[in-house]
Amino acid sequence: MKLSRYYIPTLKEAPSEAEVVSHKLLIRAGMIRKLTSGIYNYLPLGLRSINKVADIVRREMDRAGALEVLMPSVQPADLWKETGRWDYYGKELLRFNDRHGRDYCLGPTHEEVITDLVRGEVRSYKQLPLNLYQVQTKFRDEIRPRFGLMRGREFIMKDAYSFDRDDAGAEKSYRAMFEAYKKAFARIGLRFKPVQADSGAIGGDFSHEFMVLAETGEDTIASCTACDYAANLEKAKVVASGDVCDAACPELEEVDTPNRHTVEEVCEFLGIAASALIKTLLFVVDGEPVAALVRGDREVNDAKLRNLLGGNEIDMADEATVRDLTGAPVGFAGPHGLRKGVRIVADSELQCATDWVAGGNKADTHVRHLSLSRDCEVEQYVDLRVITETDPCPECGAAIEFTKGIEVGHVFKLGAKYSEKMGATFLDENGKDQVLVMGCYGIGISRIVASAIEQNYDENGCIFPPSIAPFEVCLISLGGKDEAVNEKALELYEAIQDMDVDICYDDRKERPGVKFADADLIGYPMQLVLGGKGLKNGIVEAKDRKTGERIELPLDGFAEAFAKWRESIWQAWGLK
RNA sequence: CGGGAUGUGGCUCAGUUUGGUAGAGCGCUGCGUUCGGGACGCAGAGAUCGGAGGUUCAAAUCCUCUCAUCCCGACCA
Repeated sequence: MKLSRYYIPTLKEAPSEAEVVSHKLLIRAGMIRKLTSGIYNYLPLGLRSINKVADIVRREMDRAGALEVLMPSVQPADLWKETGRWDYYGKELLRFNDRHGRDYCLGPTHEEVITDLVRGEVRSYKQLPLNLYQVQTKFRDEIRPRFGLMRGREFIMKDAYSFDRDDAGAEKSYRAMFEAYKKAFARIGLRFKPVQADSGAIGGDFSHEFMVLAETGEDTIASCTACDYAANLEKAKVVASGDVCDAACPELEEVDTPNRHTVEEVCEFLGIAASALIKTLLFVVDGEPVAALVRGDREVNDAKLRNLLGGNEIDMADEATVRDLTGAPVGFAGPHGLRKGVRIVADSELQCATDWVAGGNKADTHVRHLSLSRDCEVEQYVDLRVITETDPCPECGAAIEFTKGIEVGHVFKLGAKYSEKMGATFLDENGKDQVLVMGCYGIGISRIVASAIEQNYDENGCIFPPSIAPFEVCLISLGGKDEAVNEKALELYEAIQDMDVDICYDDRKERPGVKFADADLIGYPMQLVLGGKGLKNGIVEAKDRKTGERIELPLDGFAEAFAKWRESIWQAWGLK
């Protein structure tokens, strides 16, 4: 591609609305432009990168035996009503009506559509397993879109859905996808990590997120410094020491804590550490009141609580409910003396000690010398809290560290959640109806381009892995009016194209500085520079964008020298 | 949805406090000089100051309403 005929509107300054590096650079490099909040145009360069990512993903999906389809982005409400998600999904689902007033939505995901498609076609176990995928534009009406392509409302996603006859088959499909994802992300050239994620009601180790490691990531990963355990914060298990304290505890007594609502205020007032206090959080889980107890310096993990109680919806109790349950304003809830019928669950850690301070369920009052076993009716002690960096690895006991990541992929075993509700069944060998066992697997294609930049950039711009760069190589001619140089550059350009390498040739009538700056900004991993001096000395300069290292390639025998250099660049990226 | 902020040429921003009829840098067009890391000179084009209404002799500036965008929070397969 000759850049004199290309469209690359680069900018020296980024629009003020761009916050994160990938957003700024994608705009400055002329790869995207915003149309409206969370919705972007992909310009030629940006689209090239996206297509490269999608192609790699496609190839790995195909290798894993998945078949590409394309489903509509507009979906009828009827399907969503079948699974109950029309009501459950909330405002993130963009709904609208057609001219007849019928309800439709823009697809944020395609479980309903694919299940509908399959239930109409798959009749026999002989047709299984089946894995269908698509690369498609999704729409989720995010409350707060931000960070450019990182969290847009409209985005490009690869989503795959597997159908198996039983759990064993579904597990196999799951593993195949897991492996395909690892290969795809490795081929793209990302530093990533699969981490365990919360799988909700399905349970087991059947949900993994693939995280690109980057400081600007929105998610926190708890990973082991010794073994390969890694999980997101929702999922990360906290292992209890198992100690049960049976030390004697003095009589329970009330203490006045006027106007002290928060853990911090109470601890300061009573002169105790937060770890000596029990924090009592009231939730409403599927309409039922529950008190969750953790140490004052810990956080309750909502996902763990929801999974424990098998609930769907979990909310913090509102002020009126708190008054009703405790007989006190917010800030004085405790496990002792709650209204009857409130279930009490406690974090395992609370068994390791006694003689606690807790809320008194009375205005401006706390209690001390509280013994959970003596004074309260705790239903069970379980892992309820969010892991911290001082907790040990649940697998091997070594130290845990927190890192930031960007979620770019998710594999999830769905089980019969959709197939059952939508009646997607097949006949087994015995002629009996069986429900299909499903899995779903997503990759955020457009988000990957952003995360690749988050992971690789410097003060001059993007640094793309060669696998997904808009162009692998940029050839810059510094010939100006020197036709001998331009002719030679054109010759090199043709030669490289003959090698089937993805190259662009900057033949624009620009000063050298402009071409260099644009090339660095866009982040082609390889730059070739041919100038008058070089031509005279029989060399072309080759620059590695990542390291900044420059070497000279001979014009005589250029093809071989270039091929070798190119290979070394790919290798340095850990690719090919 | 709560809190905060901002809308002035394609981009970054000044001007708003104290009303007097719109400015800079970058970018863009033409000509010339330059040409190995975002050149320089000269000449240009380009803005109903987010929108509507109001106050005033006069509004980018003051008032009311409205729309949009961004940030923080809550929410979230």
